[in-house]
Amino acid sequence: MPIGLDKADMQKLDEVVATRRQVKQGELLFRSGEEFKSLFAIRTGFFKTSVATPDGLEQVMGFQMAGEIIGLDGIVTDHYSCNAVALEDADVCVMPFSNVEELSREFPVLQRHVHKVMSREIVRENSMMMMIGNMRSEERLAVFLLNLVQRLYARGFSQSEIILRMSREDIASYLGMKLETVSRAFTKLSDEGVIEVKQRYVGILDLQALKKIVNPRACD
Amino acid sequence: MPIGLDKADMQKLDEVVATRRQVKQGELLFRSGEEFKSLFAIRTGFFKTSVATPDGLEQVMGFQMAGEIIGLDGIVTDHYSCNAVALEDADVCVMPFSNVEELSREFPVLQRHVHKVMSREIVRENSMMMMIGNMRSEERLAVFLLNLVQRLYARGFSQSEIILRMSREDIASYLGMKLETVSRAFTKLSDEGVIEVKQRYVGILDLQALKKIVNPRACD
DNA sequence: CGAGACATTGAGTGAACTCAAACGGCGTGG
DNA sequence: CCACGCCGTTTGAGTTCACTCAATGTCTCG
Repeated sequence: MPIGLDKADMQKLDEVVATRRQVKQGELLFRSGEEFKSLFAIRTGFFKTSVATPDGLEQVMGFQMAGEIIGLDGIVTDHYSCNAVALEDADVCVMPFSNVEELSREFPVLQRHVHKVMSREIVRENSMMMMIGNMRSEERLAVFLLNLVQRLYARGFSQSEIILRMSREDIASYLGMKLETVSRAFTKLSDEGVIEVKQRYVGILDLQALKKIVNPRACD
Repeated sequence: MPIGLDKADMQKLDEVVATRRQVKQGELLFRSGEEFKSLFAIRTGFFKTSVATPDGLEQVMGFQMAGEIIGLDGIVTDHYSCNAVALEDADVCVMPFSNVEELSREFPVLQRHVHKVMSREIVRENSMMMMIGNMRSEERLAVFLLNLVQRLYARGFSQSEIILRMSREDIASYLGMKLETVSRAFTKLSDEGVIEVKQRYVGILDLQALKKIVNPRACD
């Protein structure tokens, strides 16, 4: 969280995140339509957010891990617009939004932080739209894996190994494709020697090659 | 903008939006990478926001009209992440973000408003992702037209007629398809008697039918 | 009136979809 | 401890929708 505050201030901020909540795997943190009261900061665990499509299917909006904030979608209508389900046992900080707003007024650094978190989500979704609109199935999967491994790496996990917490169907929904297509894309990347797949384990064998799939020229 | 403030307060708020800026058709309001200083509230005119894809193409992120706010994407990195170009002569309020934040601290109602605007953008993009991921070309076009006509109607324009300010290519990019496919989708809807198309003029002939295309069951 | 940009239409291809079957791990109960 | 059944995943075959490439049509503006 934001830094550069003295001890007394820090204590005040701690009050915002005083409450904790445990969510067991498979349980909902909040559901679509439920009244919005709080944002949640994930301490541990892994979440999936999704909405029901008009025709009764599920559309996955995102996957969230430790350090990320969920519930931002609820602000605009005072009701959450999506479901948040724990894909593994999780522990979250409950941050009543009224507290967040109140303290934001008092601490510009917190205010700025909140704004950045929301802006980041907007930009993230921008790039998702770009990806789904323009990329082919393997490219999407490559982007997905790169993003995941990068976020995990930033949290101290391996740079080259992933244990997926979500099903192929979840991935498919998230990436705008069908589960069979996801499976085929995994197989293809595996056949090419870029990754190694065994069920939900994914090993990155050739990071450069994976990046090259996403952006053929300028493979930084 | 937010209401429920006395006269003196209103004056203070007016200071935020004191500066105006004219943008001629085809001109950029801001460009990707440029330093972020302000949000912009559109007074009149019509904008398109877009980013360049790695392979040099343009991905349209959205279309904005009077009363809407652009520039939110710039907060997170202090640099705009997209280009904003005027599709018709426009007039915007320049709102220096530092002023917005400062006054947000003073006026909770403004603070709440800012948060809602950002949250709305997040939810909007959620539904865009859902649409691009799940719908077929005609459905996407139907959603696009319904959304556009609804926003225009809310601003006092016709409920059944649209003059498109963007090209087929822009629409295609926005909806995650190719311009030829957009054209064919227009033709198809036209052949079905649902809409009437003459270049950039679109007349809605059968609103119910259009809604039904988006959501076959429960055509409210 | 002509040039250029934008839009439509056509034909053929290809990527992702649907439907269907086989496979594999994992947990449960015999 | 092994057999069974279930669920998630993989693989296969055939189809469809949107894409590419190309030509034609139409509007706008100098």
